[in-house]
Amino acid sequence: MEEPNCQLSTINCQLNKTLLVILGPTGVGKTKISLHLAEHFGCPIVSSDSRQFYRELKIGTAAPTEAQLQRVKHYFIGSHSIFDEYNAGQYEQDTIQLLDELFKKNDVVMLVGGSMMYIDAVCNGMDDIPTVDTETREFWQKQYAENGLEFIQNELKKLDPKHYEQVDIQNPKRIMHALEICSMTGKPYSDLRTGERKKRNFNIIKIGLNRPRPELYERINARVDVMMGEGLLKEAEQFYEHRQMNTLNTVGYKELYEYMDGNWTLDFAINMIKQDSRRYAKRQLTWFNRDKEIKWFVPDNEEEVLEYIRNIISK
RNA sequence: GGGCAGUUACCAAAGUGGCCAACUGGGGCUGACUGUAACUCAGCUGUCUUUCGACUUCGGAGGUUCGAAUCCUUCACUGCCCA
Repeated sequence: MEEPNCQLSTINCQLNKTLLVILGPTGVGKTKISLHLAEHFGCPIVSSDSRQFYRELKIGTAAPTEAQLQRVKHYFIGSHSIFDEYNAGQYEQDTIQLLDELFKKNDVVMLVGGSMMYIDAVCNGMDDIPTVDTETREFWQKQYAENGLEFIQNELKKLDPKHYEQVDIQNPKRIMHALEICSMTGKPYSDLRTGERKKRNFNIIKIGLNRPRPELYERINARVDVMMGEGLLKEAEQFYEHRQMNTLNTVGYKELYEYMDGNWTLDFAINMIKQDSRRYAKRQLTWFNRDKEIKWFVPDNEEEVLEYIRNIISK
């Protein structure tokens, strides 16, 4: 009755393999519990944190420390430079390939992080859409900057009326991306969007971590102060001249650049980091709440989490 | 003690007789989001109601008026200035 997850290739069938996804909002305490779980299962950790990829952004992304990295084998922590081009599509490919390797030796592999779309990319896959080249990106950016939102809305209406009906028409980034794909492929973006969910050849257990909102916010606020104490300002300063780069359009950095540019006081910038982190946490929760496969826990109840996982795996 | 200014929703701040449940900003809440995603975007934010609508608000009390956040009296508190 159960449809095998891996009908494409029986050789690669890995039904006894499990990807343990640990997700939750920033600052909830994913790192701590995941290290314990990884040690318990003797499995490696694959990060799904789209900013901990960058080796230059250690403090501000609360990346695992050297000591923590010693304890458990991690992948995708500091694996890239902020000067690299990277995106969720590439991450999907890289991670699936990596998981294939890891599952040869491990029955359980953990995916830990809070980057919603990146987690989705691994669990459900993404459509086959080309990576946008620089010229195309700049072209549409220029169109938007010079002619405004209404103009690109109309362009989309012409090039992809179907998508025009579907996208958030107020959101310039979404419109521009659709236009980029239209002009790169010569086809409507909506033609490439299948909405299909890929079947993976491993089981997926999704563990969501959350706390009462006030507690979560307190932890976030406190962590920002810790980061400042650890030298976040200095870390950000090093890349001041590259502050326009997308990879530095990141909570914890962009606010400090406002300070360095003389627009904000340092205290104000620090408060904004806290606030932007809180907002990010909320957005993460909104996204995760849609996913009914997630089983939620309070991170302090490690035993409960462990028991839940054991129960599923032993079946 | 005297003079002046002020007290509006979680905060800041408009409104100075009817168009006011009250501009706006912040915060908060809710949501959208398949490649720049820690991005970007949207809605709500006095109470009750799904909507229509009903009800209670603009420091307290009293008054003027058909009608008050807006005018008057008084009390309380805050700020600045003079003592």
